[in-house]
Amino acid sequence: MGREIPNVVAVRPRERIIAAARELFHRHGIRGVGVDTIADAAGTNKMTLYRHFGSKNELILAYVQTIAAEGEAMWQEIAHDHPGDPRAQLEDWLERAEECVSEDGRGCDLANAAVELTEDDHPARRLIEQLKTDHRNRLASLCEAAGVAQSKELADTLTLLLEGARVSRMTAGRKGPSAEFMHTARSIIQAFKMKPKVKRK
Amino acid sequence: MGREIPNVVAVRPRERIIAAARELFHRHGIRGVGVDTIADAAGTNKMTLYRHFGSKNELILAYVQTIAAEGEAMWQEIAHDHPGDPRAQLEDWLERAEECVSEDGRGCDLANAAVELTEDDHPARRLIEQLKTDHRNRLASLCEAAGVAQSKELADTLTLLLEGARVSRMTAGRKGPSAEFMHTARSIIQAFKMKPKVKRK
DNA sequence: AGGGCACGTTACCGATCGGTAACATTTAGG
DNA sequence: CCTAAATGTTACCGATCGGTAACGTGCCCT
Repeated sequence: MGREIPNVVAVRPRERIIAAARELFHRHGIRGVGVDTIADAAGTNKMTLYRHFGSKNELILAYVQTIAAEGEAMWQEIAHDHPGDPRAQLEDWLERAEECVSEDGRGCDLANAAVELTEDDHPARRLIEQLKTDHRNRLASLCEAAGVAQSKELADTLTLLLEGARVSRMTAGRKGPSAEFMHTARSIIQAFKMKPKVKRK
Repeated sequence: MGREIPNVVAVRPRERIIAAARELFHRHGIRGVGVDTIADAAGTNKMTLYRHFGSKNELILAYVQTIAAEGEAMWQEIAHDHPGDPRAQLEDWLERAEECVSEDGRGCDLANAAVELTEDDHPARRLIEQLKTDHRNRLASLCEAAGVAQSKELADTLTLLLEGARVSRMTAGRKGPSAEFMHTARSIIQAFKMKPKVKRK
């Protein structure tokens, strides 16, 4: 009696550590959390942490990779939930974006990591750059598939709006400019759909 | 010969410390720089630093206040350089915004500070929120004076674009979505001027 | 000339940081 | 059941952190 549930769905320390790091890094920042705190929150100890991740930097990298995997999963879901319907996919993306903006006001974990990881040769920084570029390209592809002529321009505009809304939500609060994100984004998408072929200077 | 220039334009330690902190916080982040490093960079010592600022938090607050003062000076310059010409003032703001976006890719110091100061009762955080709100209101006033009907909406959109461009410049690089900031902002301003009175549902 | 006052110097404090060694304990698998 | 791998425990390391005490030194003002 009282025995631990066996190993069937055992969550290994590695995953608990990453989950704990995810939570703590998000709330207190990367440099604001020590490895001891992470190990404690993960229900394990520092030694085990260092057996899975050789250094804090490696853990940070794994943290960013985890976020990347979730982003990848998001795109898969979007494609799977609206097969062959890029306009519905774009709408889905928009709603998820709005959720990102209004959730907890701590901003984008990737952007925040870039703020804190000031050594520009940090491996996590390069990964972040690639992830942000990937997101941009995917969004542009989606816009193009949705029949927008200036798909790249629209994707960049939406990217700036989303990125700005998340940081503005953090700095200016819930009632700041980020409150207008959804409405603004929709208006701009509409504007791009209106003029499908305008030649730029 | 070789004597120090007397006291006429002497830069007191306090100002040198703030200047050093500004530089170092910007480059390496607030939590990435210790008070010893700041004192050294300011050509003084830790004891003098603590005689002027009771704690690192107070120095951080002074750092944010310095940024605030520069922002205030910027608005004064804009008004002074184009008296009674709000459209030229808006154009001036735009050019300065573009400069912010493309300068060094370390993003906005205020936003970065908000990322690192995770204690939500930190005095600097409240100041940052007020500064961002002030900027929003000033930009809205400018838009209104420039004859834009939906001045608040335009100001919020421009705010999101600028904030997003600065963070995107940091995460996605110079050739990322932030490269389109200027063009996008101009297009949107134009769009708002076109339809001066559209009633929203 | 002299007396404050701002500043510099040195040394120190406890706390916490990232990281490691040695050893005990649990768990999984044949 | 027995072995081997994974995990837990404790203690420790040097470095750095924010912050302070005590004491010297230089400078400006009256």
